Amino acid sequence: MDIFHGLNPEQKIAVETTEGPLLVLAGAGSGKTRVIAHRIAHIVRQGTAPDRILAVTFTNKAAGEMRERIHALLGTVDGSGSVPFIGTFHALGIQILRTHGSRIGLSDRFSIADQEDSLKLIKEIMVGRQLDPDIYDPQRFRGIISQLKNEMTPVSQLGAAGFSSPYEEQIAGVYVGYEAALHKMQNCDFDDLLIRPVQLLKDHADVREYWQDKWKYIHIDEYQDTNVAQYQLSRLLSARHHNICVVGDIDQAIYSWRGADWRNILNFERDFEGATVIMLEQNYRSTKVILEAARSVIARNSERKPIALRTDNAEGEKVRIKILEDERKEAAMVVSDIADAIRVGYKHSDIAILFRTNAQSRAIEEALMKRAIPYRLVSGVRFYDRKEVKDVLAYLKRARNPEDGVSERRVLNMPPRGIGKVLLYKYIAGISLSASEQKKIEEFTRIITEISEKFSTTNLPDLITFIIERAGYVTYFSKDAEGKERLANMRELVSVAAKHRDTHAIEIIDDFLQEVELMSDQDLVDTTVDAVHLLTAHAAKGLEFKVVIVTGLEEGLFPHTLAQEEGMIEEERRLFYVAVTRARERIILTLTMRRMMNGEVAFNDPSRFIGEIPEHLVDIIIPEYPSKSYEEETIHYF
DNA sequence: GCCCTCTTGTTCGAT
DNA sequence: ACAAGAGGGC
Repeated sequence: MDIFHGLNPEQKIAVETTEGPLLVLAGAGSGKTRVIAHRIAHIVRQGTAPDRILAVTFTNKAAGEMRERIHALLGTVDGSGSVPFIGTFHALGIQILRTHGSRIGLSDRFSIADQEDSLKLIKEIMVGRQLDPDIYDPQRFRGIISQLKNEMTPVSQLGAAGFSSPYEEQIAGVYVGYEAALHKMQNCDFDDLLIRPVQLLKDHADVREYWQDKWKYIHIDEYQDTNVAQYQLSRLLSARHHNICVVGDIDQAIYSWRGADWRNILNFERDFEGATVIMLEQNYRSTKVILEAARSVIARNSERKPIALRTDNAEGEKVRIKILEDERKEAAMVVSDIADAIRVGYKHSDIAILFRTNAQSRAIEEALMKRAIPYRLVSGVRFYDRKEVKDVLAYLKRARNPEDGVSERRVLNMPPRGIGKVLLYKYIAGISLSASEQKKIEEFTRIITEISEKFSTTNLPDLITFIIERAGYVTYFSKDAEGKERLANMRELVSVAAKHRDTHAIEIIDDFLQEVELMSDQDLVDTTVDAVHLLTAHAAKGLEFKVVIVTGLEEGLFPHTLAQEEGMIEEERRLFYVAVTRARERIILTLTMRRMMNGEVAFNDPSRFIGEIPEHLVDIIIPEYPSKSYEEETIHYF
C-alpha cells in the first residue's frame, strides 16, 4: 500500500521529514494521528527495525488505534516480529524502570500506587507526625507533593532557603516521609513513573546510552500537554539521534493544572536545534459552521500561536443553543435531542454528551434510563476503581511484591479476620504479638504464600478465582444483594483476565496489573457499542462524534468558578474549544437558568463562551413549557 | 477489641 | 460511590 496515498502536501512533508527534530502544529481534526501512523510506516519501509521506533500517545486507546493503523499500512510489520513501542509516557516509564530500576534500588517487581493508595500513605504519615487533619488537609498535601514531584523539585531543595510558614515545613516533612515509604514498599506513584526514569537516565550514563541508542525515531503526540518530567524525558531520549517528532496544538492545552506546560511547544525550536516546523491547517472533521464557531471563541485567547484552520466540508447546520429552566429540563431536552437525531438517521454511538464536571452526569443518566436510551458513562467511578475490584488486585500486588505494605494494609483485614485498628498498629510497629494475634496475621500471610505459589502453575483467570475464594470473599459477600453484586464485580475481573488463559500467571501478571492500573477513562470509550457516550470535556480530548451536546454552559460551571483567575480562564476557553471541535456535523449547547450546585440552588448567567460565538452561526431555542408538572409533561419542543 | 450499621459530607479536571 | 466517625452488640 502506498504510504503517501491520500495525504495533503503538509501531511506528506511531515511523513517524509524523518531526520532531525520536527514540530507539527496540528489544528483540531487535521489528521495528526494519521500523520504519525504514516510516518512510522514510512520509517519502517525505509528499513529501520520497528523496535527502534517510539511513539508516545496520550492514552492507551490512542496507542491501540495507532497500532491498528500502522498494521493496516504495513501488513505484518516486517517479518522479524519486532514492533514499535507505542504507549503512554507512563507505560514508557514502566518499561525503563522494569529494565533498569535496580540501578536506583527499585525491584523489578515494584508496585504502582494509584491516587487512592498514595493518599492513604500520606494520611498514615501525617497521623504518624500527629498533624491535625482539620488544619492540615491530607488531600491538599497530596496535591502539593504531587505538584512538587511534577516540577521535579528534589526533597533536598525544600527549605533550602528556609520555610516561610510552619505549613510549608510540615509539607516538606511529609514529602520526605512519603518518598521514604514509597521506596521502602517498592511502590511508584504516577509521578514516579515519569520522574524516576528521568533521574535514572540523568545519573547513569550507561543506562542513558542504552535508551538513547535504542530509540532512533521518537514521536510524541499531544506535546502541548507534557509536563516537566515528560519534557525532560523527551530531551534525554532524543539526544543521540535527534530524530524527534512532536505533534501538538496550543489551543487544545487543557492539563496545566496537572503540571503540563504548553510553552514546551513554543520552546521546541530553541530546545531542539535545526527543527523543521510544519502546520496542519486543513480540518477534515467538522462543518464550516462548527469550525467557524470554535475559531471565533478561541481567537479571544491571548496566549496562543494563531493557526488558520480551514475546511472544505459542507456549511452544515447552525449551532443550536438551548436555554432551559433547570437541570431536569436540560436532561429532558438532551433526551429529546437524541430522539431527534435518531429520527434523522444518526445512531446512538454517533452521539456524545459532554459536561464540565462529573456531578452533572447524574441528572442526564436518570433521564436516559427513564427513556431506555442506551448509554455509556465514560468518566465517574469506573469498574477498576471499585473497592472490591481493587481489593482483589491488592492481594495480587502484595503476593507479587512482598514489600508492598500499601496493598497489604488494604486487605490485611478484608474480608474481616479479626485484625482491627489496635492489632494493625502493633503489627506495623513490630510490637510482639500474643499467640491468638499471631495466628490471625499468619492466616493472612498463608493466603499470600498460597497465591504466590500458584503464579507459575496456574493461569491468571484461575488465579483470580482462587484469590476470591481463598481470601473468603464468597462467604463474606453472600449475605445480601449488595454483596452479591460486589462478588459479581470481582468475578468480572476473571473475565477480563480470560484472554490470557493459555499462559501461566507469572508471565503476564505485571502486564495485567499495568494495564489495569494505567487504564484511562478514555480507554473505556467503545463506539462499536451502539450507545450514547457521556463524558467530561477533558475525557473527550482526541475523540470525535457526529453529534455533540455540550451541557451546563453557565458562568461558574463552564467556565468553572475555581478557574476564574487570569490565565486559567484561557484554559477553560481551550477546554470549550476542545469540546466544540469534537463535533463533526451537529453541535448543541445547553444551559439552565437555575441549577442545584453543591447542595444549593444556583442562578447562573449564561457562559461567556456562548456570547463569543458569532450570532449568525447560532439558533437560540427557548422552549415554552406547558404549565403541567414535570412528570406529566410531554416533550414537543419543536 | 472488633464488627456492623447508620449518618454525613463529598465537589473542577485525571495518568 | 466511598470514607470517616459514632454508637451499639458481642
